[in-house]
Amino acid sequence: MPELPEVEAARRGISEQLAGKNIGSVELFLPKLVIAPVGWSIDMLVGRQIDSVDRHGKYLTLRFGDIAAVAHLKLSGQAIGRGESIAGFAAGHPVPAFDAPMPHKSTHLILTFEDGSKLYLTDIRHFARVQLMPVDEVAPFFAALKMGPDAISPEFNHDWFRQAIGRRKIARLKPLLLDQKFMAGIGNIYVDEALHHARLHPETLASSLSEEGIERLYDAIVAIMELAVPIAGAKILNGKALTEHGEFPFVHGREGAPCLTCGGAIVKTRVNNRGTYLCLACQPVP
DNA sequence: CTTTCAACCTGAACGC
DNA sequence: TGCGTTCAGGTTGAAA
Repeated sequence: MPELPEVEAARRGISEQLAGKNIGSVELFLPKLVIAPVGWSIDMLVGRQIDSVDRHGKYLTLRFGDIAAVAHLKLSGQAIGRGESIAGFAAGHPVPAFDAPMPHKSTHLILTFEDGSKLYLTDIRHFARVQLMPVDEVAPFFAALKMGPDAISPEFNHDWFRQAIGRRKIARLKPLLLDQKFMAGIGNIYVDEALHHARLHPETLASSLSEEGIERLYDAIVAIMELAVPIAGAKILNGKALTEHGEFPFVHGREGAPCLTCGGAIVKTRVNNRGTYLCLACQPVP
């Protein structure tokens, strides 16, 4: 899915366009999407409104009075808002197309607001989940996840990064950055982008980084997030980067294309069992 | 503790 | 055209 920039786009869309509207009806087409305490149902949201939408890493937390819904879009979830009275938004996995007629067969949840606007949750692979809980269980829920600082939060700063990278024993940079317990929000696209920007090979041992290397990596993560968040993230369709905003993404999904830094060919490998794109000239094997 | 790997699912691309 | 294989922006839990 949906990594931090895409989930943040969903958060903004819901917060700016749908929060504060009363929910008139709820339709759930994939029961396992919703995890709820015994005796609870997604229908309990009818008559309530979205009071707030928060994000930590790739998790979204919607509060409806004393009920919270914690959502994770996993690999292929998508949030779409439409309505006569709102601008509309689309965020998350780009399949089905953001402008596809709704609902379609991957539409699993629809919240219809009293003014007629709708929030659709779609997921072609059925991995996404929405977990209902009392609001006072939200904090313990996240505490149990032990997630590291969110990549665009104040807690993710240079001092923290320098110290944390020395503490963690996960050896290689790519698995480390993908570990949400280390830091939250980075996924397979943005880790490749950040490592390319920092000119570091994904299998570089974290313990081998110089002060300067740590700084370069931190700055790269910040730079990539600052680039991706305002444009609501990247689109990779069937393994190919769709560059709707300049040349971003620069390496992920661009196998065989010239590196925009040095002109060398971008190669695809596997690291940690994940498809990994890099430029071997800019990011030499350690 | 780290690392690997299967599992959870569907759909699209590719090769023959 | 049809069929088998492979891969996909994540997380979890088991096993090495």
